Amino acid sequence: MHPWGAFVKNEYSVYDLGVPKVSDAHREQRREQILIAAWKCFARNGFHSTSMADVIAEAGLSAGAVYLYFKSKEEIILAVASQVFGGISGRMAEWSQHEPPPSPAEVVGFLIQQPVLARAQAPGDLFPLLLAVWSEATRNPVLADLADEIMAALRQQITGLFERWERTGRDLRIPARDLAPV
Amino acid sequence: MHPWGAFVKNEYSVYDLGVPKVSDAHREQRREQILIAAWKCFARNGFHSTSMADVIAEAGLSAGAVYLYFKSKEEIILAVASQVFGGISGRMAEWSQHEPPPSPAEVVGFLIQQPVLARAQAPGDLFPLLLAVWSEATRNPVLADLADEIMAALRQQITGLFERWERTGRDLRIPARDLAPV
DNA sequence: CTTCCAAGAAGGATCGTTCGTTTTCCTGAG
DNA sequence: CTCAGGAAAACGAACGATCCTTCTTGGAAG
Repeated sequence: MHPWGAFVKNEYSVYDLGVPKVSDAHREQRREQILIAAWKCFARNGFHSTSMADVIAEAGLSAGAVYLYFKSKEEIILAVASQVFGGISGRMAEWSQHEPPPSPAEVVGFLIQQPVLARAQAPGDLFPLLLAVWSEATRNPVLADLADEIMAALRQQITGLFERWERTGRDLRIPARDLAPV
Repeated sequence: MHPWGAFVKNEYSVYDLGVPKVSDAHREQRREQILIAAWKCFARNGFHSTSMADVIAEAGLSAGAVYLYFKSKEEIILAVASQVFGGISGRMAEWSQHEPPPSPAEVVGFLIQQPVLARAQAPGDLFPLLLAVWSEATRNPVLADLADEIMAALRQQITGLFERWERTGRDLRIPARDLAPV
């Protein structure tokens, strides 16, 4: 469900004293609310140029409230980065199971046009954030491991697609010109 | 020579009063010294996680001295980023004029293995910095323009290579498997 | 009444930058 | 060649701003 790991279950029972005031669902919703705000801020200004004050304002909460759900800015960054990587992986996984399999040229076109060689000035919602995460991954060991997993999964899905294409008996070569579109 | 533009020439004559104490060459050298230090710091920690104190210490100078040669951190970032882009462009331009022309597979392999799909944990000197610059380019208009120029030049050089390869009468198709190396 | 979420002011640290001072070194006179 | 004169280079302490985080207080919900 959530890429950043299983949510810590509330250990209280409704029959105990000291019942928490809000449900787990509410807590989850608050986390989501904060992450969405952080997502927007990070996409706009990158990780280290957005202040906690920015995130807090975007979320429409207070500092104290935000720090009830995340114990540091670092934790929010990791959560958002994991979501970004998870999103990429999920989208690719979904797309890689289409029937009939897309041609190798389509696969490569998807890869280089969507995230990599797109113009810096015409980013989708994901592109600036993906770059930020990727850049951060060169410094943060946790993110580096995540990035490696994603890369491995991507490679596997791509080769899987190629194999399925090959089984249809068609050409497994890509016209070079498709790789440098005007 | 220097990607960030022509160095402002010393307007004093040796016959005037107020002759500067150091030569233009010395000034140039100092700028270079600061930029090298900044390069190292930025490659290590990214733009916004390296403080001016880091750069100043790495350069072995004082704050006042550094601010004699660059008027802000932003200016240093732009200078380094321009150097990075210039380096990429230069390397590709050089490589694209090899004789005989490299095969399309080689070209693509160079592109995806060198900067793009390399493992985040095994970066060359340039990779983390390239990511940082690229990420910054999604926010900084000056860098965005620079990035677009670089991209356009790259595309042109790639298509040029493909055309030269085609003129040798050989196959202009790339085996798909080359694009997802194990 | 008890419990804890939410708020927001405040703390301590660090940031980029400036500025008054010292040092360096070229110049021109003796 | 020597030496004062002076301007630029270099220094580094200090400044205001901003950063992330904590902590006290208020109030809603069971």
